[in-house]
Amino acid sequence: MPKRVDHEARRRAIAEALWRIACARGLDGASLRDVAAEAGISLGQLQHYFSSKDEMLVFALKYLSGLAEERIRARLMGLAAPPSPRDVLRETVMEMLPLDEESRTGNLVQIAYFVRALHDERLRGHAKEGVPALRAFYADQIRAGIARGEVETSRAPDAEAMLLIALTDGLTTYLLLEVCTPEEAKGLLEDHLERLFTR
Amino acid sequence: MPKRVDHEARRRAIAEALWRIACARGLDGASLRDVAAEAGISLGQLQHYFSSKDEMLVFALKYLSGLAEERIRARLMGLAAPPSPRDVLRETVMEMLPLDEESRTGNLVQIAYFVRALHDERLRGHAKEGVPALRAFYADQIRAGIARGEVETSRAPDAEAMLLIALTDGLTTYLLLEVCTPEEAKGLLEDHLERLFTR
DNA sequence: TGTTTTCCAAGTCAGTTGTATGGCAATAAG
DNA sequence: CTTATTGCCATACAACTGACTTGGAAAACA
Repeated sequence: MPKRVDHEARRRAIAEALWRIACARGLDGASLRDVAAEAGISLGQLQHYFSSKDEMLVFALKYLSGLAEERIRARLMGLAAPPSPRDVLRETVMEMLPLDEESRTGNLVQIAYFVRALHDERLRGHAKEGVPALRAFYADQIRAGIARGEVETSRAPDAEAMLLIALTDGLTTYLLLEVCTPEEAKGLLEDHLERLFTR
Repeated sequence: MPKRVDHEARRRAIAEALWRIACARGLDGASLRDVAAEAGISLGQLQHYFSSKDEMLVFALKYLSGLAEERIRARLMGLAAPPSPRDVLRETVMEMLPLDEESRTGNLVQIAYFVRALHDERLRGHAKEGVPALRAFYADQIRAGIARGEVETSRAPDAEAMLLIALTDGLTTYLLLEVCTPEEAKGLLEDHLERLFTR
């Protein structure tokens, strides 16, 4: 055998090149040749690591959501030992917003995938698989808030969780469109949580 | 001259064919030939009415948002003579959600345009031009609610308007992905307005 | 009846797309 | 040393794209 190559590392590098292209020109504007050029490799080499474009797209999506999840996990680790549900929710939500360049790229790519998923049966599964888990996570935090007497018992955890997800998503949209400012978005979410946690 | 043709009607028919294609396969999957075939005309005929693909895309977008605006206006006309701000907000928001097939198509196409606008300087202008107006409209309704003593004075009209827009948008996303049901979305918005209008 | 303007069909063109192929270089195993 | 395997590349290919050109049919006006 020739020199041994770290296949996964190569695939990740290619996926990151795909993100950059998708971020600048959209997913449909990312041809295999473009991605290869962005990654600094030849088309043949790219095809050596991904036997089809679809395989590359799916890999890049799972890699992306994995990274996002990891970022959130790391941020939550930075909180005080037993973090309050409110802090957990705030930090999670803030991490999902496109407030820095890396997160902006991630969100742009995520949205590109979302739109493709609307017309692509296979991608749809991958695209929405994380939502129920996130919703359950939020609902658990709200339930904990109720148990601690920080949230009114009249609030339905599952409904409030969906509300929070939708709100984050909508604000993400308008942040990307530059219709609203980062400070504004943060303030709106902060106020929303403030009202949820009556303390 | 030959048979006189209603140019605008032809252009609208072509735009509607474009919507159907974009709804099923995405905007990038809509080639001129596909659109022509869907409209039941030849490629040459289509090019007679739109000198470039870009012109067709822009026309179809403005036609779409015009129709949506008209639908909302018509729905508001059906309310009692002096409608309460709360009713105005509820009916407007409900009309924007993808709850019937027509609205679902409209929202799918709208999102396809939105994503393209993220990477297309020219389209961006068209895509976000309606947001400030909608926001101002919502804010006015909330201000009216405050004046009538139906909304607490502690609520900031402009912030609440942005919140409502973002929430509607997020729920639209998850409705289209079939992560949440129409009943659930309606309930969430209803409850949100219920909390805003303390009466 | 001719003329002119509008409408539209078919074909062509250069460019791009995803995929497939043949072959070369490097290296570990025999 | 031989050989098989892996990494990689250049090229080719068929399909498709948007734009353009040509020419002719149809109908209103002279």
